[in-house]
Amino acid sequence: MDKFARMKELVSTLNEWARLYYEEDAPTASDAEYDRLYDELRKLEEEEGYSLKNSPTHRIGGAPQKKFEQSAHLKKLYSLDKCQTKEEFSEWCARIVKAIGYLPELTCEYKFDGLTLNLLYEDGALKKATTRGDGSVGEVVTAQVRTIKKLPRYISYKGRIEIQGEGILRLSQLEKYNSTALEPLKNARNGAAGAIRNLDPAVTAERGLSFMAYNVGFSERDFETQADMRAFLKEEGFEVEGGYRLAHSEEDAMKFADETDEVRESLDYLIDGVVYKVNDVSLRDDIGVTEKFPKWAVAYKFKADEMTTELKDVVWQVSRSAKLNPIAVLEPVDIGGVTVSRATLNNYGDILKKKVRVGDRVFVRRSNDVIPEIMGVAVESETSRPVAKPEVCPVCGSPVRESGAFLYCTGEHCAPQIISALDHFASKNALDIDGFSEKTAELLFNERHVRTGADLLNLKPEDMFGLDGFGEKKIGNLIASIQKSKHTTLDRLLFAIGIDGIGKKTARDLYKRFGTLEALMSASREELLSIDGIGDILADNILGYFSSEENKKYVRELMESGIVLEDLPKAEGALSGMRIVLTGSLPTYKRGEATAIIEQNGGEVAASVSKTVDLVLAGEEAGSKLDKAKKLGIKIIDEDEFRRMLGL
DNA sequence: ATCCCTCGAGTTCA
DNA sequence: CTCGAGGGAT
Repeated sequence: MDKFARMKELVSTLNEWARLYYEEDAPTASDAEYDRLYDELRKLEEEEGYSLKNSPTHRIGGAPQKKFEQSAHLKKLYSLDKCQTKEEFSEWCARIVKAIGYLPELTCEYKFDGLTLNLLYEDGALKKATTRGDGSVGEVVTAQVRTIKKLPRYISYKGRIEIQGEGILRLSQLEKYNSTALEPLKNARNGAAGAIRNLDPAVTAERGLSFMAYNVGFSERDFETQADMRAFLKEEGFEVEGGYRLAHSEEDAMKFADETDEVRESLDYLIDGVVYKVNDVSLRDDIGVTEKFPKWAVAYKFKADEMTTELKDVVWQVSRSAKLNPIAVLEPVDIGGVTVSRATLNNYGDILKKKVRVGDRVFVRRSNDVIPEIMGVAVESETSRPVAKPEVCPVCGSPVRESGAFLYCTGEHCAPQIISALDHFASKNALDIDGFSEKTAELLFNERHVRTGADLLNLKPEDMFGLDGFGEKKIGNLIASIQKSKHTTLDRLLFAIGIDGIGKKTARDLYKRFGTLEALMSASREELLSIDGIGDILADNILGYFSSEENKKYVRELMESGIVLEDLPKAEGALSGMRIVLTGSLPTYKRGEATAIIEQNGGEVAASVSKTVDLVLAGEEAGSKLDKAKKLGIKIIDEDEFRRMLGL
C-alpha cells in the first residue's frame, strides 16, 4: 500500500474511533491502540511533509484531549430504588408506613430519560456543571452545559447551591437536528448523553439540549417540602416540567403512573417512569437512606420493550469460578433497534424457576436497556423439551457438582476456567496488565502453554515470536506492561490470585489488617474472623487456599518473578491506627456509613471485641459486644461523642 | 430461623 | 444491572 493510501486509512480510522469514543460513548479501541496508530500517522506526515486536512493531528495541542476533569459533588447524587409493579410499589409504601406510622403526602414527577447533571451556582452565577459519575465524583462539563439555551446563567439566590436535573434532548429538537445532520442520532437519550460527553462544546451546542431541574442538592438554605423546592427552582428560571402532582394515597399515586403511561407517547421528551418522593423533608430523616439510595423516594419504571422469540437451545459456559453458566440461544429478534440472539439464563436454578423449555417462545427484554434477559415463557410449544442438565462438563468432561442454584465443573485443568483466571489476573483491579485480553490469554494458553499468573509474569519476548498477530511492537508493549504491573500492592495481588469469594473489597480489608503477605499466610482463624465481613466460609476459603502446597508454591513463584509490593498511602485522621467495633443500631448512621467514616479517618472496623480493639461505638439495643467491652475495660462511645471526636 | 445488607461474579451487542 | 450467597444482627 502506498503511503498516501495508508495515511488516508489512518485518518479515517482514528476519526471514527474518536467519534465512537466521544459521541457514542462506545470505545472500540484501547487507548494504546489509538496511540499506536496516531504515532504511525504523525511519522508518515513528517516523512511526507504534508498532512490531510481532516487529520486528527491538527487538533489543538497535538494529541486530542482524552478526558474530562473529575470533580467531587458537594452532596452525593443518589440513585433511586425502583419498582416495576403495583405490588412492589405497595411494598415500598408499607415500608414507609412501618418507619413513620402512616403514609405521608407524596410528590409525583416524571422520570426523564437523559443524563443526570449537577450544577453548582455561587454568588448567583453558574460556576460548574458535572455529570453524575458514580454519585460522588463526576466529570466537569461546564462548557458543554453552558450551551443549553434556556439554562439560567444567573439566579437571584446568592449562596452556594447545587441544582440537580436531567440533560435531555426534546424529540422535536431531535427531529430538527436529524433533518440536517450528516449522521442522524438513533435516539434522544444517547443523543443527549453523547452531546454532553463530547469534548467539543460546539458539537453540544448544535444538538440543542434542554435541562429539566428536579432537585436541590447542597444548599445553604433549607426547604420544608419537595413542593417548595420545585417552586424555588421555577422562580429561579429553571424548567421544571413533568406532570407534577401531590398524592395522598397509594391509589392516587398509581393513578398518576397509569395516566402518565397513557400520555407518554404524546410528550416531547422521553420518560421511562415516574418518581415518588415523600414531600415533607423533615420526615425523610426518619425514613433514612441505604448505601445506594434514599428510602423516601422510589422510581416506578414503565415496562421496558419486551419481545417474544423462540428459545432454540441452551449452551453452557464454564467460568473462572468453575460455574457452568447457561446461555440461551435465541431466534434473533429486534429489541429497540438491536438484534438479540443470545441471553443469559443466569444459572441452572433460574432455568427451573422460570420453567423455560427448549422450543418454547419466551419473553426477552433488555435489562436496563442493555443486557438481554429472559423473563419467562410466553407460549409453551407442544414439541418443546426440557433443558438438559449436564452431567459432565461440556468442555472437559469432568463430573458436574450441584450446589445451591449453581452447577460446577469439578475438572482441575478445564481450559475456560484457566483462561478466564488469566484474564482476571491481568484485569483492571488486579495486576492491571495493559493490552492483555481474554483473546491473548486464550492464545497463550493454547500455543504457549501459559497456565498461571506466574507463567504470564515470566513471559519473555521470544516466547511470543510467531504468534498470530504478534509483531515486534505488540510484543514489546505487552512485555513493558507486564514489567509495569509487577509494581503493585498486596490487595491487588490478593484479588488477582482469585481466592473463592475474595473480591476487591475483601482483598483490601485483608491488606489493611495484615499489611504483608507473610502475615496473612500465617494468620489464624480467629484473626481472620475478627475482620468485619469475614465469617466462617471466607475464613475457610482463605485458610484452605494457603494450606495447599501447590498454592504456596504458586505464590512463591509470583514473588520470584519480580513482584514488588508497595504500600498504599495510609489514611491519616483522627482515628489513625484505631480498631473500632460497631454494635447496636446508631440513631442516624447506617452500618456502612459509619464504616466509611471510620475508614476515611484512618480507622479500621473490627468484627468482634477483643483486647486489640481500641474503641466500641455503641448504639441502641447493643448486646453481648457491649458487655464484653465493659468487661475488658474498652472505651465505649455513642454516636454524638463519635461525631465530636471527628469534629462533625 | 429469619430478616437485611453488602459483596462477588457474570452478562450483550456493536 | 442482576442474582445468589455470605455475614451480621435479632
